[in-house]
Amino acid sequence: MANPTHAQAMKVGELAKAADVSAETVRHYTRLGLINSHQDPINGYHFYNRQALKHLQFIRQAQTLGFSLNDIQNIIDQARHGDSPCPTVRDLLEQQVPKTKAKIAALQAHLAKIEAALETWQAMPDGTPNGDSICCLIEEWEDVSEQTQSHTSAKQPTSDGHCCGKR
Amino acid sequence: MANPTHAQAMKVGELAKAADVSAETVRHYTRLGLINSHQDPINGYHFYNRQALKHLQFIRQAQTLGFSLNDIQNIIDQARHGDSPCPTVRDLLEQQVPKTKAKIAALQAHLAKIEAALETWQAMPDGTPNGDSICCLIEEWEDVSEQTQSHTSAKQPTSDGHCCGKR
DNA sequence: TATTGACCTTTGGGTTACCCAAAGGTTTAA
DNA sequence: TTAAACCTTTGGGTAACCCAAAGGTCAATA
Repeated sequence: MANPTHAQAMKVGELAKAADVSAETVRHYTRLGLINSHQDPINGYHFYNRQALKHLQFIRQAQTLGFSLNDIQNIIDQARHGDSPCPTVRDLLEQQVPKTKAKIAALQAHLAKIEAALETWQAMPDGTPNGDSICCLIEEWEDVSEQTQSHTSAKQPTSDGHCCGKR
Repeated sequence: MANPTHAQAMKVGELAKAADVSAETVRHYTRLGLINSHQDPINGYHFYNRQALKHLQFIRQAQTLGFSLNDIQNIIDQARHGDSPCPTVRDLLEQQVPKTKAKIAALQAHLAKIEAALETWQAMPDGTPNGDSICCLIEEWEDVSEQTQSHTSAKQPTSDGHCCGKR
């Protein structure tokens, strides 16, 4: 066997299990330099210590807060230079607020559209596609996204009324 | 010049402009077989007709409803076989509802976490990273996601109170 | 007519955060 | 000893495009 001098040396699989991520994920982070490993010169195995586990957990936590690996990279680099990454963290978090709100608003508008559509179409017979029209459900949609309104509406299908209905 | 026999033959750029998408997007859809083009055998130029424009608009509409290009591919294929894609469209839309709701809930929980964190940390001094800790802001986070609660809370930073604060 | 600029083509690489398969070496327990 | 369970690297795939390069084509102008 090789010589992992440190008591808490873990192999990829062990570290992965300890942090509840896949071994591939650990390798990915290692490749990106987000976590450090000591590589055995004989068999090429990577060994990770307790600090690596901490870093890995840090990464996962940061991800749940919406940080990208790139963000996290910057944060870790700052910490490695001995600087406090906290101001950066705070900045990035603040930037998340409007972004997240916008995403929520977009999804809510989206959901309203979908629900309105399903309701409108519920009682209508199916249409047969011709060369031009694939599904009037979609084609005759009125797109009102990008507006922060609580209600959006779908156009009624064509008055000859042949479109997506119950099966 | 080549011979686009059809009156409404458009080149990529023209089609792209007509549908307000990039020429690259048009090429992408063409490669995927989502829209048809007639290719001039002499100069290799692609030409699109009015139907292609309709399809392109259809695709964009469908995308705003949350359909993937794969979904759209299936819908278009059904229509090409002369079948009504409407039941499929309705099914897919119905599947979107719970998914979208889940996304919204997740983002709302996320936002609550962020806002709670920013509030908690506002008055605290920055911490300096040591070997283990990068930023206690993140490390000492209590992850309560996946719970559909309206309020989530962040752990207080360590009692010796050195962490991310105002700049 | 020659040239210029705006257009077109294909190929191939980049984005994000991984997952997966292949081909092969290592370790460990029976 | 042998087989299972691990490890390695390389390279390709995901979604929906964007971008650059290298080169051909077209339309208008000088």
